[in-house]
Amino acid sequence: MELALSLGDTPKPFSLLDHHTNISLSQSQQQQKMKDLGFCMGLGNKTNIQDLHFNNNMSSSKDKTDDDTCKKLDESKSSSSSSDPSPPPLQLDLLPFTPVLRSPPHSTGLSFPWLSKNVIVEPGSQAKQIKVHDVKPSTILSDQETREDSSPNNSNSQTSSFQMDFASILKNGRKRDLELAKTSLELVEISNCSRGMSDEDENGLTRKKLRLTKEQSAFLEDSFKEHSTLNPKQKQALAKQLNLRPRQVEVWFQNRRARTKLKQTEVDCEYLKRCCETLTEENRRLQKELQELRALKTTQPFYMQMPATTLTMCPSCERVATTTTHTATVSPRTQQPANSTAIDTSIKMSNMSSC
DNA sequence: CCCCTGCGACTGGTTACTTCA
DNA sequence: TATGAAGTAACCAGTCGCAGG
Repeated sequence: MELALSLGDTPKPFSLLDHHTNISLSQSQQQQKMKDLGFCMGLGNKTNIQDLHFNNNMSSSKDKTDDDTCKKLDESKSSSSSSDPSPPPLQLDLLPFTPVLRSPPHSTGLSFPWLSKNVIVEPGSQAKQIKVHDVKPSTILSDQETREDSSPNNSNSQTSSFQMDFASILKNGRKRDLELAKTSLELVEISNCSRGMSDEDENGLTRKKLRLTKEQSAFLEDSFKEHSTLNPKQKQALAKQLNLRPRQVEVWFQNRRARTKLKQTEVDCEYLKRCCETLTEENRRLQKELQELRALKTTQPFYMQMPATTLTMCPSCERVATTTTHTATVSPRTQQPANSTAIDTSIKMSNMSSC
């Protein structure tokens, strides 16, 4: 037993709900005027739901996951028998045709747990009039998460995902969201067999802190060592293998990258700190040496008459030739060398073809 | 009981890419 | 066909808050 979803301005967009056969939304149907957006849910068995096929032309490279889902649905469709003698499914025309969705328990319409508090559809209202309020941030999943939470392990988040999709669809009326909501709806009724259900209690109000098991963490660590980033397929595979939601895998890798970067930053900082200490020590030594030289200058005033030493380096062989000249320059006013150093030592880069 | 740390999860911003008018 | 707006996904930096030591 699963759910089907349709958007459109016709009261019965699901032909299969009348004939148990084919739910095929043509492209023209998808491109209906969204301002008159309606929302229709079909409740039927899986065979019927798998007949639900959406022509999605928005096939960007990043939509492979969704495309895969569509493929799986198509495969299931082809493998399933069209002559399934299942009981007729139930169709719910929610908006704006039949305002059956009401949160108060005493209302005449049907109520859904995921909409009981946050989304109220008022009778006769248009889709735009749906009120979304008191939504805890933790219960609102991003579009991305909605997409990725379409794993079989995510029945709890699927509720939130559907909640988000529902509001999003009604707000934006996008074809993509149509398909996303379809996927979410399809997965809502899958049994809660994973730890993902422990994220929230039965009231759906609190989110328990999830701790990955050692095995999961180790597996993720190994995967991270192989590649620090994941493509959608890898993410899906990892999530399936670890019985986690793809969003959890993605978050884990994001946090892991952040921690790796932080650790690397700490290492770099430590290295730079040591370099700084070394340079400080070197600077201190050179300063001390300079002071000694200056002291030597004051105690030995005739030092400037010492011959200057000229170092000449051969650019080819880098040999340094030392020549002693008597070209030490002394300032006539200060009786000090023109430069601040006591010994005029220069390295001349010259052509020394003779060496 | 309080504090600290680790970490899962979320939010807002940025960027690259795709689609469409 | 070129182009800009809009949408989307992925990523990152920062932060929150829970759980365990």
